[in-house]
Amino acid sequence: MGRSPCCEKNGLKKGPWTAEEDQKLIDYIQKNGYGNWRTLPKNAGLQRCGKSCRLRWTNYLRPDIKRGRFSFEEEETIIQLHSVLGNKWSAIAARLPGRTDNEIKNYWNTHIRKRLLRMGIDPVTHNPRLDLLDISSILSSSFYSSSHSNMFGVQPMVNPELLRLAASLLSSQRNSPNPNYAQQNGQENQFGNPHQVQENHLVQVQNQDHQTLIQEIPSCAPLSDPSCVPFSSEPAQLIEPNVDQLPSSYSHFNTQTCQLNDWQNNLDNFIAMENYGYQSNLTSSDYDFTSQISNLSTPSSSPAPLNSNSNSTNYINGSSTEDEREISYCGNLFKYEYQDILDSNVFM
DNA sequence: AACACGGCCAACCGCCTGAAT
DNA sequence: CATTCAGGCGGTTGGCCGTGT
Repeated sequence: MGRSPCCEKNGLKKGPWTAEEDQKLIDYIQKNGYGNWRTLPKNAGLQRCGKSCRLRWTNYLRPDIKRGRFSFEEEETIIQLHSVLGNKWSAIAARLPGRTDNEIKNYWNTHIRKRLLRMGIDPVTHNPRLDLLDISSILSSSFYSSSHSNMFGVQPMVNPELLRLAASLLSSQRNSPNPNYAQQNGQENQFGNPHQVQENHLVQVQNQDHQTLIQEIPSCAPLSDPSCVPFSSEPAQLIEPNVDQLPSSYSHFNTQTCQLNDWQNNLDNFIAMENYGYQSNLTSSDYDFTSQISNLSTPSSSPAPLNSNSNSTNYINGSSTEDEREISYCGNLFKYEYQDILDSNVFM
């Protein structure tokens, strides 16, 4: 009746693998392939249980594993996938070649989760933490502006559609496609088909205490409205666009400047811009470079006088990140360029 | 130098599902 | 059909290491 036990429970080694054990496992799999983990340890001369061997191989020894730091793109992909799939680490890993579910899970718990919390986002539901939100401040805030014409002074980083979208914030909680959120609220995903999830806006607001809050708001605008094209939180390959509703042309560059002392405060704004669908020249390293910015902020490194009519030649390019990305600044102003790529991003 | 503390991550634990018997 | 186990998965743990005091 039933199968025989895969291995003896006693006498098997546990704990960290030695280099010798690793080599035995590698040699055996290279020669015989993997599978049948039940008999593999014995055949390979390992005093390990098959399960331990499988984990060691899949999480560490596999030749196609990509080691090292997660790229910004990978990080964004993880966040987007998690917003749709929840803690389905294996499903997320399947869309990130070379990364294991264990590695992604660890990275989420040690990096991304904390970052989202700092941004005021609930890492489980991917919705703003309403306990931090003062929505009335959105409507009264001078932070809002519909124009980029004022090139100097602190610019609003909020999409002009924010006010209208913010009105739907409360309903967005009920309509969240996040399975975690639906589960928490005892609801089914109203979209049924997992490939047809609702698209969300991630927008950033400031409250009266100048606290930065990020909000996820479901799109309420038709795609035919070029001023409000939704940014998808779904991986691009899952989107099935309605070509007939594609905006014809909607791509341009914008330039953003801010006062030097507000750079750090505005960094989160830039992150929010990216989340909203803007492509920036920031990389993952930029999120941790406040100390480098501080160095640039010293008088010796910002010698140029402020010139409100400066063109690019009047700006000093500060190599402010480890990967040689440059951010322009002039006097006490930083210039930040971002490209609106909504037309190519939504239906990629 | 010594210690405490926290971050990180490899590995384990326990549960679930489907297949084998 | 019942039982048993392999494989897969997500959650958790424990030890290593870097940093601060």
